[in-house]
Amino acid sequence: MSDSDPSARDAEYLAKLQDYYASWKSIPSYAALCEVFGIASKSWVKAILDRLEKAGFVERTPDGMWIPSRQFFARPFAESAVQAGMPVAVSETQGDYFVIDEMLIDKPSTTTMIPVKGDSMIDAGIREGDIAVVEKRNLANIGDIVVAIVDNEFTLKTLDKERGQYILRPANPAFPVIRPQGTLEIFGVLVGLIRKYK
Amino acid sequence: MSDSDPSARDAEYLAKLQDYYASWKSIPSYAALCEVFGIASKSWVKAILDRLEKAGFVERTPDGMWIPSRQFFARPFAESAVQAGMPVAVSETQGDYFVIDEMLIDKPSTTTMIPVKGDSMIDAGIREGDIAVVEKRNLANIGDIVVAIVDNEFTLKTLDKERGQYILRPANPAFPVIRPQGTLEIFGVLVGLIRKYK
DNA sequence: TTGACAGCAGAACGCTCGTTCTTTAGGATG
DNA sequence: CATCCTAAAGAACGAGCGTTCTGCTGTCAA
Repeated sequence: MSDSDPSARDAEYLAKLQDYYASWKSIPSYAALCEVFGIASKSWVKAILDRLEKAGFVERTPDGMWIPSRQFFARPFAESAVQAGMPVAVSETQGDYFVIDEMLIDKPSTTTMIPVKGDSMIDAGIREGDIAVVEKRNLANIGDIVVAIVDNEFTLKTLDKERGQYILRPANPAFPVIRPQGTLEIFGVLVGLIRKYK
Repeated sequence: MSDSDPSARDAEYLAKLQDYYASWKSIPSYAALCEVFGIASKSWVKAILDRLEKAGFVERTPDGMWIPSRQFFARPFAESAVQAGMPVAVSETQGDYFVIDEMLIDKPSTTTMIPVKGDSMIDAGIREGDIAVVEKRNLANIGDIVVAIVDNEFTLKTLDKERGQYILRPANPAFPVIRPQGTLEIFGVLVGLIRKYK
C-alpha cells in the first residue's frame, strides 16, 4: 500500500493532520502544527513530517512547501469491502480521493458541467439527465466523446473520421451520423460523467 | 452567489490559482504566486488575493495563511443542456455553481464508493469501471438500485418484488434474475454514479 | 494638459519560518 | 548498572516571507 507503513504514533499524527487539512484545506506552519499535534518542538514536527513523507502521505513542492499526496486522501472503505468478499481488488481503489471533484477535474478553470439531454448516446451509457463533465478545448482525438457545435447547437457525440472527413457518431442506431460540411467546431471533450439517483 | 463578482482580470487570476491548487493542493507563497500569475510584484499579488477574498473565493486562517473557501471549489454549471440550441459559449452564461461532492453525497459518514465490475446493469447505463456512490443502509424501496450481498459477494441490481418475494433484477437480458432464498441482505442503495473518461 | 486612477514594479523591513544542533527523560536491553 | 534507542524539548540562526510604501507607467475624462 505504501512505501513503508507509518507507526501507530505516526498514524495518529497523520490522522490529526488529515483532520486539520479537512477543515482548513492547507498544511500549516511547523509552529501551528505543534498545536495540532499537541507537542512543543518544531524539530519533532519536522521529524514527523519527514517520516510521513517517506511513508508517502505528504510531499513537497519544488519550493519546499509541504503538500498532501494522493495517499493522504485515500479512504479506508476497504474494510467493508474485504469482509464481504468484494470481487474488486482493494488496491485499485486505494489511491482514489473520496472527494470526487479531485478525481474528475484536472483543470478547474476550463472544466464545465453540462446536463445531458436526449438519448443519442444511450449505448455509451450516457442518459438524459446525466451531467457531463467537459474540458473546454478545441482539439480532440478520434474516439473521444466531444461536445461539438453543430448549427448553433451543442451536441454530444463520438468523434470519428470517415474518408478523411471528421464525423460525429451517435451511440444510438436511431440517430443519424452527423457529417458537418466545412469545419467542425469542437467546444470540449467529455472527461467525466455524473449521475444522481432519486 | 458571491459578495461581489470578480472583475474579468481577477477571474483570470482566480482560474490560474484554481489550476495551481488543483495540482498542488495548497496555495503557495506570494513569491511563487508571482510566477503563477505571471506578474513580478508581490504587493500586487497581495492586492489580488485581497480582492479575491472580498469576492469570497479565498479566506485566511487565524494565523494569516491563505486558504480556499467553499466557493473556490464550485464548478460552473451550464444552464442549457447539451442539445438545446445555444449559440452563446457556456462560460458566458450565468449558470449555477455547485460543488460535486455536496451534490452527490448527502451523508458522508454512511456513503461509500464502489467500483463497478461486470456489465449486468448495462441497460441502466451502468458500465464496468464506473464508480457507484452507495449510501449504506439496509432498507430500500422497490425500484431502487441496490448493492446486495449474495453468496458473500457484492452485487448491484434493481430491487423488485415478485409474488411477495424480493428479487434482484439485472439490467441485462444475458443475466438471470436473482431470487434469494431466505432473507435478502442489502448493503446499501445506489445514490450516484461517477465515470471518468480516458 | 492636467489630473485622477488603475495596474503594476521595486525596495525596505521586521518578523516568522524552517532547519540544524544540542540536550534530556524514560524505557528497553544486556 | 551501563548503554542504547526512542520521543521529545529547546535554542540559535539565517533565509525568506508577508507587509507597507513609494514610484512608474498608460489611459481616459474633464
